[in-house]
Amino acid sequence: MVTLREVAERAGVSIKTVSRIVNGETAVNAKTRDSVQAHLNSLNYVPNHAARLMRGGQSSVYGLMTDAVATTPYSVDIVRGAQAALKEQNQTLLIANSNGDPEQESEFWRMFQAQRVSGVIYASVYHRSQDVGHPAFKNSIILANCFASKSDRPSLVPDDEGGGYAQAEYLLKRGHCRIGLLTLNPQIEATRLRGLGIRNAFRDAGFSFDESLDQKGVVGALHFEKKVAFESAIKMLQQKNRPTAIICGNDEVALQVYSAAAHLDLHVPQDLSIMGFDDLKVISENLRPTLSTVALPYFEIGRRAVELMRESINQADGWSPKILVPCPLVERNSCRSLI
Amino acid sequence: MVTLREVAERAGVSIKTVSRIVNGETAVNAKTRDSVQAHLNSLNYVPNHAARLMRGGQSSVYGLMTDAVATTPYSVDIVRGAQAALKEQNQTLLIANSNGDPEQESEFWRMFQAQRVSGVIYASVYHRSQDVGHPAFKNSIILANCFASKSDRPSLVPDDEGGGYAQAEYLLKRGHCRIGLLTLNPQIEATRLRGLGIRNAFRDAGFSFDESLDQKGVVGALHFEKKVAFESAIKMLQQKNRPTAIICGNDEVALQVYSAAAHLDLHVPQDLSIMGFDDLKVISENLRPTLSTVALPYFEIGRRAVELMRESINQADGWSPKILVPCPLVERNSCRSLI
DNA sequence: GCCTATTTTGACAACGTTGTCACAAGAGCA
DNA sequence: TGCTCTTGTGACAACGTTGTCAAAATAGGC
Repeated sequence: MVTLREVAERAGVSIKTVSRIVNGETAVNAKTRDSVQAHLNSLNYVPNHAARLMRGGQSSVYGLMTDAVATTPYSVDIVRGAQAALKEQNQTLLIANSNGDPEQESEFWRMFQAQRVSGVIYASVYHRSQDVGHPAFKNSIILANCFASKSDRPSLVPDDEGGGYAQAEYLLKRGHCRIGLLTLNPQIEATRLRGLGIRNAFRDAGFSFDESLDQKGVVGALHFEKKVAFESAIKMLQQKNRPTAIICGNDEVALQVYSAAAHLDLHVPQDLSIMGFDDLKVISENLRPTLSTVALPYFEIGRRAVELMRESINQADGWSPKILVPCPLVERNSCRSLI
Repeated sequence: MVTLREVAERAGVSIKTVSRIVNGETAVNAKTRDSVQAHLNSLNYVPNHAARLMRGGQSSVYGLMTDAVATTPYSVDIVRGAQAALKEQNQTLLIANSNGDPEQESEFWRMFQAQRVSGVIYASVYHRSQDVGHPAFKNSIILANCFASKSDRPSLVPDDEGGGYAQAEYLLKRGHCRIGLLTLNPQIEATRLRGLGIRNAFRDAGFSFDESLDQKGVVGALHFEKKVAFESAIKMLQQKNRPTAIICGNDEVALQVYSAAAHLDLHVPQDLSIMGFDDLKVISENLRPTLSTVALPYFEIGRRAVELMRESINQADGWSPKILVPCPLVERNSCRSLI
């Protein structure tokens, strides 16, 4: 690898002068600059980041620690958003996947320390209370898609309650009032919040929600769930007074509901309207009719996590906003209007 | 951050002695070792990777350059596989997403140089001929999921021909002989290879393939494709002599075929068998009936890319195996036996 | 031409680490 | 006791960079 010294020798100037030019400092004679720049180009000099870092600079590398997010189709967008924001300033992301294993996680914290990353985004699949962090990064962690009960670091979470509200409001406005629910794991905070939003929408519209239509889309403990949305949907749709629409905990559940409808020779949306959550495009854009759903703003969360990180690194403790990022409804073709 | 010097001062020994202990060198008195180790632990010393790197060591960071792979649900498994292999030796992955933009790509090569990464995995969404690389990493690139026409670096690609063969063989063995095809973009190498495999399976089984059943699942140029699998499937299934099974270019296409079947009140698998490709689990495991498909071995490709990289870094030129990674068939419930 | 002010340049140290080499302490032997 | 041979330890340099400070070169004013 070419070093400043080599360039300096070729150009017949001192190392420091070359350094000045590389860093765009002003106090350099124009003639010197041009000559040195030519040598820099011809030798294809690239600064050694390790040396800069050692000299005391800030590392241009950030860490992304996650239990599974980075490798889940749901949420690669967090990575994409973060990378988009970092790229502008030529910074990079070191991605660590703990798979939820605490031992691995602490190994990765060590790795981040060894690399002297400037900050860490901690992203979790579930929007759940999470006790998280590492003393060495006390003031440079941002939580994405999760929040911590004890820590007081800033966090970014999807507005699940608003998303749930939007799901129900959309259907209610189109004349549906008998609406089924197929929910996710009740241990997930998101499940509670969306349910709340849905019920608020019913209340605001002047309808009452039939609690017997609140059914499980999955059963079992977190990380060991069994999907039962197909069976639940079949049961729900075989009732004499079946719902005209089903709100799903996510797009995977919605996919199972499509399958259940097909099984019963019901057509979407003529016989049944379906509303998803997540906007997992491989599902929502490929289903026919395409799936109306509420998007998880993961890209936005990733992007803003980086911004927040830049702002808040080395901020004093005691400052911990929990920022709700809105979940926009994406209208497609799976919901019919009854009016 | 704690440095060797600080530890040395507290322990009352020289920096070098502490260094020896950190690196597990043998020529240290047991008593000294214990005392120093205690200080290391209490101060929570973590080696500064930048300093080690500068001193001349190998970087423990590898690069993953990709056009879109790392952020596509299809292929996050490449990342997972690579990380799994790297983790064993406490190495990390710097992930760069060029989105196919050559300018960005060259920026990222620069970034990799600046970080002095030890090697680069270049992964591409499409298994296509690809002219790729960077002079600075001439001898430390591995191609994953793509191969280069001019370069002579090792590459890992899925065995698409074998996968296509497996798709057709499975159905033929179950008595299907009138089988439809909904293919991906013909510009993709994988499309050609799978088609070849499928036709070989027909030949080996003593059947002839009806070329009129080879239809497009997508139309339009690479990266600007329009999905037409639903419409193609409808047309195909409305023929008087409709196929008993459809082989799909990927699981997204399969999803559209399920939708087409539902639209026509055909039931899977009683009226129609469907075979996917990719094993995109959000689709294949959530459809009902679950989707029989051929898995893309992305995790394995990622894992082996790292292994290959370790072996082949600084290998002389002129050595460029193109390794086929098998695509195993995953049997689920979307195909019925006619015999 | 001389003096001062400004611009341009370079010598040197430091960042945290490890390789080289040499010195110190202790063991073994005559 | 004096000698060599281990074993354990530390001083120093070097890696590539940039901040500090001073020196050198140039310009400006008389």
